[in-house]
Amino acid sequence: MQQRAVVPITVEGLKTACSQCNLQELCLPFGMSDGDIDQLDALVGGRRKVKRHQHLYRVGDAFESIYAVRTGSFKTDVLLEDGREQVTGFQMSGEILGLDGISTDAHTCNAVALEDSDVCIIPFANLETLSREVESLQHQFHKVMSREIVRDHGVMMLLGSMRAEERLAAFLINMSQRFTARGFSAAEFHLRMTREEIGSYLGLKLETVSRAFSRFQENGLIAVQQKHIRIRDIGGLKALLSHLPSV
Amino acid sequence: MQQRAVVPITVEGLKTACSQCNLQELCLPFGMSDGDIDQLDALVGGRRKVKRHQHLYRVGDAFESIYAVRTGSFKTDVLLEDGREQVTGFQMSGEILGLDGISTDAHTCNAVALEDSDVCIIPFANLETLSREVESLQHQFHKVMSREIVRDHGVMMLLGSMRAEERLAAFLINMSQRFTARGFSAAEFHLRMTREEIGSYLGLKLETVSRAFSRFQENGLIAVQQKHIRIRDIGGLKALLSHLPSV
DNA sequence: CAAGCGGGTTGACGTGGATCAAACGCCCCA
DNA sequence: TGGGGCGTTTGATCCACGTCAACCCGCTTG
Repeated sequence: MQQRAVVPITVEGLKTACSQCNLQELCLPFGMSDGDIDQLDALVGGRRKVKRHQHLYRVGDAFESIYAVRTGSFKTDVLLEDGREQVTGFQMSGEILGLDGISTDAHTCNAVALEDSDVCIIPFANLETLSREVESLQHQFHKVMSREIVRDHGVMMLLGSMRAEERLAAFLINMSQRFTARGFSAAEFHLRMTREEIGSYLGLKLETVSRAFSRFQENGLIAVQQKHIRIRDIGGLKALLSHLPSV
Repeated sequence: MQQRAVVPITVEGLKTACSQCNLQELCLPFGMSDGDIDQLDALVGGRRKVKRHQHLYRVGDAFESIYAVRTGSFKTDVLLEDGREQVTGFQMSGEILGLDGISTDAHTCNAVALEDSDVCIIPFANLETLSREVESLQHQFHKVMSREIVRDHGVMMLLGSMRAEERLAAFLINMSQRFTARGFSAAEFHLRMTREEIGSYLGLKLETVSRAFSRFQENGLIAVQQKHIRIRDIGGLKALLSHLPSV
């Protein structure tokens, strides 16, 4: 951890404002002109802090807003009646949560903070109203939803067609890319989720995840120490995907 | 096959028109007022026939339109470079295809007709323009996308957390519900896809699918004859889901 | 009418990942 | 500073599903 310069906190500084936000490039405003982005400032209904392990929303909650992660990270999951959990995604800063609620006006999954986090609240009625006026916002929002669908297809590919080590390699590459996009190291990062949560996401048991990590370490692909990951051979990981066991 | 009455074919009769379409309740216009639906007639850019095994679109094709299935059915899939296929969905009449393309302006999966089919072409630029004017259309479209995301979560649950027989039971129940919604029998229907395609969708090998069908038949849950399915005990199938092997 | 073929079923066997179990290490808190 | 608990690692064993292979059936084609 690094000491950071003390910055005076002012009301201005705390104001919710897409136009001032350094996550623009990762978030809903991505690709919009400065002028259009200024209009978004009116869109955000406020912020909300969510402590580690607290829910942002639960299955069945009335749907009113979507959320943009400002700091921290979340998981979304679905529960089967007998208690089995399926993690459907992990969300980092700039990513949008809550799209599942639009279809039935109620949330269909749970969103839980993996660490102390905070989010921008975007009342959905506002978003629809404004996106009828601001074409670029409309288009961006459609892209965000479509991207989620494409991501889900990738997960289906993972779950339906890959073996354990391929799944974990794909997961690590994906995490690395997302950390990179946020200005963090591509090679060294700290996972916020447990082995069990990774396993649930990847359709594996936690022991299998742990063993795959160990195997990667033995093969010099990564260095693991609990949640801390250092990627030593990204090419090797990618090779695991573009197929074939050891060719 | 049944002889059908000869109906005179006129230009009127062939005209694309949501307001005249009997799929309204299942398709994009669902929930919209008659007045609003009339405006959709301008939206549809035409129709397209797709023969069995032909592609409606392929990975990489430029994205310009989404499609509503009028007759027939489709599968969508994603291919891994080593040839592994993951079927990401099966689409029936009234369902929307092509939403994956919005995110990158190019399609990210393949859509293939399972039988001779035809679709309405909905140019996406038109849809965005019109949905800036017609609030109910905008909202419906958002619901359609969200529903797709929720469906995908269900598939993740299937693939990540269920065993083979649970997956197939969920698949059969889902098909039954969708046939029912279309006015067909809930208990007796004809599958358009092969065992291999079902297996790919469910993350199983075709032999496993075949064996699970046979097991269901032995247990009096269904009667199978190739692609023809008759459900004899829908409660029994549902019981397989709400859990626990034989309790 | 025969031959070929794609799709489906069934059996025998192999294996990747699940399950069960034990021990370890980090971290929180008294 | 020491104890307790959660998360993780690792080993031994099991089993659900994959793999390989034979065969069947209904359709198409010459």
